[in-house]
Amino acid sequence: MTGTAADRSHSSSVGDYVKAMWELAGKGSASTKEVAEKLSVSSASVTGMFGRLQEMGLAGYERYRGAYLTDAGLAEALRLVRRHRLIETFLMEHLGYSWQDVHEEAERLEHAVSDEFTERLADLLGHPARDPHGDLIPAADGTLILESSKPLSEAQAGQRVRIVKVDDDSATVLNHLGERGLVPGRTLSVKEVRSVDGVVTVEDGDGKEHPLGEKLARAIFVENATHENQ
Amino acid sequence: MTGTAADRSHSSSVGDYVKAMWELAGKGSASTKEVAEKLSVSSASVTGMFGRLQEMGLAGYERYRGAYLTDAGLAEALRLVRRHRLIETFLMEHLGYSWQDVHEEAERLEHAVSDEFTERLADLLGHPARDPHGDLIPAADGTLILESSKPLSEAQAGQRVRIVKVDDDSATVLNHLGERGLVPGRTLSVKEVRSVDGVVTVEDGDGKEHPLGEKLARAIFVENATHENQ
DNA sequence: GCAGTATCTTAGCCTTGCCTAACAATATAA
DNA sequence: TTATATTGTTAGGCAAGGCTAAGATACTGC
Repeated sequence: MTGTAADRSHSSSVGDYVKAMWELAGKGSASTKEVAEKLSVSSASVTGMFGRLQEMGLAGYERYRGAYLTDAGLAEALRLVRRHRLIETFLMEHLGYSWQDVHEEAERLEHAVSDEFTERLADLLGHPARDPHGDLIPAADGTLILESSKPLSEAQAGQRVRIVKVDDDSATVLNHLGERGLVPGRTLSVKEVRSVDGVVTVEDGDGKEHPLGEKLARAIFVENATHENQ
Repeated sequence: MTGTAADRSHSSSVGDYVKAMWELAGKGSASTKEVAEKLSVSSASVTGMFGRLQEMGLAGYERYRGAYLTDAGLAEALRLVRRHRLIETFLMEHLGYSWQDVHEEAERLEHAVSDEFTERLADLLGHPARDPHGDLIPAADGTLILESSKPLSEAQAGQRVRIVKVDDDSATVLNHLGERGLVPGRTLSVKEVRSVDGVVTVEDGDGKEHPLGEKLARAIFVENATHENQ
């Protein structure tokens, strides 16, 4: 691999690792095991890569103590996240991909596209603030505004909320929610938040009620729907 | 690399080689050196890959004698060419890439996209027959319609054409053309097509002009040579 | 504070691709 | 037809990334 430019100087593996670290811990430190599970590789491989990331200046690492992203690593991660989310948006809006299928394709593409491609795509899409899952898209300069939403599991009965994002990679979960119209942008009334088992019951705009188990309630992120600031 | 599906079971290197072989020789055989130059790798690397391609059933190979694509290899090459040309079309038509910048980006992307992506892209683009360079886009089933060649007598002044075949049995004619380098593969500029007597004047790559009578002009079959390849 | 479990690291090996250097075969030209 | 060039192949390495197995460290519960 030749490393075409400053543009794409890291291998796709390196990118996978920094992105995984960011998704797991942001600027905090990520453990070997967490990263290994997220990427479906062995712990030994992660240890090896942590060392390499440190040499490259993308991460700090101390044996038996996990690794954290440096500023350079963080920038690299956000660059990939931006690509990923813009690509997902494109796949859904222009190629008719479904909500669930988008992730895998974007995962491969994000390692192949250049910064130029990314920015032209952003133009084409009209510089969206969020991807189809409701996740914020980092800016081209590597900044990411803070998320003001909270998981549905922390909502109060009686609130009106709007789904902002769905934070889960599993196709099953996305499917289930997609079929019921529980997608970003939808406004809901919280009917009940049951502390005994964590089930949250919401009512959608059509008057239909959906009881959601704790797992789902924690995957759905909402914000107050008092005023609509999309 | 896990090899997600039957979809993308070969590595991107393997793809590069079969595509290079196809571009160099179609179904014919390609030499180690040609491929090495085309891909900017050492001859030793090509020898190694030729062996591997054979094991994979994508190519036939005999030491010191070059390699040729099997049907499977040809199909793989055409699949990549289809991807490449569709992606180039997309880059120019939707992302505003310029003619020159399109190739490099497509070269990387063609290894990252799935068949599903490719076909959805074809839909989006309206199933174009040719890419922006004028190259024919192979069909999804791996077939490539033959470039329709026509006699030089039917060319237009100003066209750049490539000789495809010379359709005449007479040794005199073949000799005459051969001596002047007017053989299959040669690229020409059509300077004048004179309707009064059917004389066609062409200029070869060395700037030399050749006036050809109607008889010769009808024996030489050409195709459009819109640009580089072959 | 120590045993037992959970997590991490090291060691050693594999595959893919690439490289250079040295040797072998083929082609060309005198 | 033999000498020389050109082309191809083998041998031996390297780096990235991955794996398993075995040993080291850290954490937890008593």
